[in-house]
Amino acid sequence: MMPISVAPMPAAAPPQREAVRHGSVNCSSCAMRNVCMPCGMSEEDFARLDELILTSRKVRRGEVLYRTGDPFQSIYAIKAGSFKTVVTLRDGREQITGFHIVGEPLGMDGICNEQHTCDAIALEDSVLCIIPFRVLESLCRELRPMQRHVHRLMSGEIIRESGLMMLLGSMCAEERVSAFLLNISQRLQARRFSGTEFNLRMTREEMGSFLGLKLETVSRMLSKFQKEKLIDVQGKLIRILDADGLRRV
Amino acid sequence: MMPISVAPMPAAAPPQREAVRHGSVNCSSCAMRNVCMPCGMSEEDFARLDELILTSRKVRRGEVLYRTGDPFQSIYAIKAGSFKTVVTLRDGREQITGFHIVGEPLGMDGICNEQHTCDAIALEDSVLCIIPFRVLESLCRELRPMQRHVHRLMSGEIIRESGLMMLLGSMCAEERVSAFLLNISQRLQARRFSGTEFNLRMTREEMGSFLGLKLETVSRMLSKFQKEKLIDVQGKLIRILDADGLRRV
DNA sequence: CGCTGGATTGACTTGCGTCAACATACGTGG
DNA sequence: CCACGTATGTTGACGCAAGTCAATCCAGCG
Repeated sequence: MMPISVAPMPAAAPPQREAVRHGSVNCSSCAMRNVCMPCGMSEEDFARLDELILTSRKVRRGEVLYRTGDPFQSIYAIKAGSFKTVVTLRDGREQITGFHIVGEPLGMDGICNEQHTCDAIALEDSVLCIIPFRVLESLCRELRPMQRHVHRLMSGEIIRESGLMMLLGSMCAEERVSAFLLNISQRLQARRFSGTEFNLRMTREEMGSFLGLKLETVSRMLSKFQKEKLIDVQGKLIRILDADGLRRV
Repeated sequence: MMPISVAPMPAAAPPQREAVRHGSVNCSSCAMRNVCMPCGMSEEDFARLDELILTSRKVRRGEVLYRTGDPFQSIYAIKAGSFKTVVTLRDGREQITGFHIVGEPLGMDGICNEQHTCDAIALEDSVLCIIPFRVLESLCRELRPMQRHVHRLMSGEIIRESGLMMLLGSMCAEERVSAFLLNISQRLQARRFSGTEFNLRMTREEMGSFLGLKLETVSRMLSKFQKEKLIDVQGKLIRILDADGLRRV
């Protein structure tokens, strides 16, 4: 795996495979601005921001963004594509702790110990904004809306995970799969994508790992929902036919 | 186990039911100062802190500190005692998402939406420091070590939960119970309590809810570990006889 | 066009849940 | 301080949801 280059390159720098810096990477004109940035910021504040968040990075499908133990330097905002985060036990067993889609933050696990506690791997070719955390911290001390936004992002992650614990701790296989589909649907919708028809970027095995189920069980539940006319499944393409029915499962 | 008295009561202070404010509640002289506060703060910084964090609160066993939906105003530091946090599903099923002991923070789930997303209930008579979040935010914008500390606390919570997901998603009953015991042991030890002999404040059912198991299963696993001479169980009193053995489970 | 990784489906197994009986600890009021 | 009633905890017998194993199907890609 490549180390992540974060520091802005001087103007004369040759083109790089990894992090790139150019004028088009800025927040004030980003399509994701509203999902990514706090409201209550003036144009002036945005100008400040553009000076600080300078690099973006492409990650190809299957490529590792960061690994457990990597020194923590930046958090990331997913501009395009999607990722999975994976935790590994000593004995080699691994579990996916999250799928992360466009507009969502990534990497906040690293803040606590200055190093990452999971692996982040692209599920498809993706693009990220790299936000150097030290810079972000300074910014938070100057701009109150930014401070609040960062706190919300972190707290949001805490809530997301406790919802997951609920799922893993007290739902049966059928409920887990339906909750998963509804969750993906709702997050896509929040990002103005279709919430009724979407492509799952992960395999059945990855879904299973995330949901605490075996891939066969995931597959059986999807077939079951299809038989019940709640969804339409064509491999990775899912169409939700009866969201309420799914919710009632 | 005796409740741990942390702040001395001034002789003349009238007894209070809820939040109390008096000079003796301060961070610079608190026994938990090192677990609770960032290092790198000057005595001067601590003096600032003492002005801002003014109140403590007693909560009796079984009493609710905050409930799902309550407006979020403060985070808490547990000075003495312990708490459980509980998430409830629409249909009434509930799951315990955490046990929180002396020296640990509580309430950060509320930051995201300005309201709490779980119930926090005392497992025994407990004492908390109340830290008004708006005040803490200001403080973070002024004191860099404090800012970093708060970020670490939040990130620590994210990591804690992803460990839990690992447990719930990929461990069998036996492993869950042993991981739980080792985790409690390690946290007590970090707070300078005995890590080899301790009183569980929660019931088997509560343990089960947390671990995604039924109370009977928890009980069976504890009996099994006792038979294997890994632990000694006397109701809620646990003595760890062979921590390495437990780790190997 | 055939190979490979992923998905589906069926048959069988098993770990944990369920139900039930009994034991023990705990708190409250006499 | 004791007695009783209720909470909580333990243990056993049995059932079922999900795991395991295996055969087959399918799609994407070189």
